[in-house]
Amino acid sequence: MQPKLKDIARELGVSTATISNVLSGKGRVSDETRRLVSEKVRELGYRPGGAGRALRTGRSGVFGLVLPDISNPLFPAFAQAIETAAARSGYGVLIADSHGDPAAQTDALLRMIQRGAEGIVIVPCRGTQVRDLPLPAVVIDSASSPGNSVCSDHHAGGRLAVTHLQELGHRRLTLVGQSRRSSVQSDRIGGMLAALRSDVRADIFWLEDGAPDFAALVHAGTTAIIATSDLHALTALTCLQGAGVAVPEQASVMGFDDHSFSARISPGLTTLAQNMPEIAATAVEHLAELLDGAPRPAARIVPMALRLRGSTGPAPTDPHPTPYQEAQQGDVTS
Amino acid sequence: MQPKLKDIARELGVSTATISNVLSGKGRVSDETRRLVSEKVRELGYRPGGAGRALRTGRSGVFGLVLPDISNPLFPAFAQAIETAAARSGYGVLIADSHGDPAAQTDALLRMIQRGAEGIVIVPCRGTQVRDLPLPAVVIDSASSPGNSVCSDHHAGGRLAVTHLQELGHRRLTLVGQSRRSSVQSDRIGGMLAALRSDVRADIFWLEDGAPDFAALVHAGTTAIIATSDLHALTALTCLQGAGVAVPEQASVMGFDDHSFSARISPGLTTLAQNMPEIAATAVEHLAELLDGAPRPAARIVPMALRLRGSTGPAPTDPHPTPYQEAQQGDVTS
DNA sequence: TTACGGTGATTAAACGATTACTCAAGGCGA
DNA sequence: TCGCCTTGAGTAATCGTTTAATCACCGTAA
Repeated sequence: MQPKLKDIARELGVSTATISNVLSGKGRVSDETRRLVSEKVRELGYRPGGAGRALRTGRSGVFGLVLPDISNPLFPAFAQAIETAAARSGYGVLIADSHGDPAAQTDALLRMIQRGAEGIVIVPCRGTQVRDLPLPAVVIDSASSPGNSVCSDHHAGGRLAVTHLQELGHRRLTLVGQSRRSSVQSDRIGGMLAALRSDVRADIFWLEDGAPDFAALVHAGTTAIIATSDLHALTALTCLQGAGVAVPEQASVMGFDDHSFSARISPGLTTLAQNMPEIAATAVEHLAELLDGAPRPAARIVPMALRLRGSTGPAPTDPHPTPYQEAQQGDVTS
Repeated sequence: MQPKLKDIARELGVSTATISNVLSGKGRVSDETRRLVSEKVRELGYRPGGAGRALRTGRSGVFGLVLPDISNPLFPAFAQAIETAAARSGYGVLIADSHGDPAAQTDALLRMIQRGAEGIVIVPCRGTQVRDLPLPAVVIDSASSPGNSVCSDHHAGGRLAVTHLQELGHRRLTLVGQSRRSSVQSDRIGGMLAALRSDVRADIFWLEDGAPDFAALVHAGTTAIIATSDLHALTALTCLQGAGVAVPEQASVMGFDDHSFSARISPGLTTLAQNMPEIAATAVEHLAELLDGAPRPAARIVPMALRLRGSTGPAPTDPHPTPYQEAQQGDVTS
């Protein structure tokens, strides 16, 4: 069994209050006693038990991490970053999965409160707003969603993506999103459109409406595909490769988030990475401030970084433009 | 602020003991009082606070989940399954990442103990053995590693993979692993070799020794590649596609673990999936038993399931065997 | 000699829930 | 009528830690 304050006190013939004082640096204790106590604490490997402390101080040293879908492939990096940042600040992390269900999300929050979580870091379900929480909370969503505390600059990421392709000479882009309701994806697409030069055309596809035939799109004139997620970029990439379309020679492909596989495929996937350590550190930092009674810190927007890999390259100099393509291009530039 | 036992007691003019008795169903309480209390509890939305309960009963209702690498792409499904199973049993889950470092693993364990975790589910660092833990623990590793409590039948998974390809007519396989030190990967490779028919040849590559040129392997006669992870299978698949090798027409590719992307690529990746919900449920169940003082339950081996997708198909009937290939095949069948 | 201030450490209360023990009241049989 | 058992509920201790309040002691100045 773990040693208690009482055990140390008994062995040293002092009171538990003195031990506590030494450990916390408060109160008045002689140097000699301080030394003796420290030594004994080390010797027995004493660590204050969380239950007693939490009960007395109301601080459990734990916060909750509520996610809409742990199985999202982006989550590992995120959870790891949060856990690391939390551990650095001396906090433990309690996880919960809301399965994208607002009711489950609420339930998870209640359970965390019951477990004594001091605060929570929450990535809200798509479409739900988090507010009036009975607990200090840090919300990680997108810059455009109200209540957001920290997030990547998805809009700038979108701009970076389009700019990158435009500089490579691409003039016909296909943008692929999953769901219109996702504010993150909307921000990214919005950024892409904002960076679009007037002589560049972009078509948008939402996968919730059905999957496009990527090879056909390329044959119809698209030279680059940007997906709002590496997962969908990967789908596009493998579809193209399977159909005999060379990447990046005939078409470039880009994604978002730099998933674990993105660097491991051939060609490597050019993507816009979120700075997870930075976001997590900021989230934990903000939470710590809130717990110390500070006012809600201003929302923080963390830049995204372009990870240049092999899936993007110069736009092909089409040797045989079809009449169809010419007509389309005429539409745009007119 | 959340209501306390005292608040309810005061409002009803009874003692806190009675409330507690009603909530726990113990002790003697009249039906009338029971009704009144239940009603008030619902009305105020009272939930017993974890700190006080943990202190008194020694049970926090929380256990730890210690992983060697949260960012492993297999983790999301696993964490989700554990969290779901735990929530079903009324437990919370505290996570920690050992970053593959045995020292950090030990440290994480100490922190969990300090936080009051009742037990832990641990996926040990590669090469480390977990034992003599000061806490009830469930170890998820591989069947061949001592101390293991639950795991997938990696060996049978390997056998299934090879059998599948053999039935499709493949006679030259390439097996790809990452690290010899991983007992999971060793088990899988071991299973593959065990299922090998005498007229089938298999070459093993370990990626820790360097990455092979998959296209060259196919040109040299290999008709199927089995990787011990979907991540490496994906690398192989995209390399082949990029080099103009048609999958599965010219070569089949298989992986393990059914990662999130495996169903989203083209062709879909045939893979052997772990039954994460089952493993997680068993782990949590075993842990619950241990916490109830039961003796350590027998280790449980959960079957793996073949997920048939487009990346595997009949072995190509090579119309133009090169002399080199004939020589190689001669070697094998002789 | 007395009063006082500083030092070092103890005492005891508090946090919230659980639970063994006690207690009062009423019913019932002897 | 007395004693005993049952019922329903309250009392108080306990878990481990923190912390405000208190106390004993000693040196020093009045």
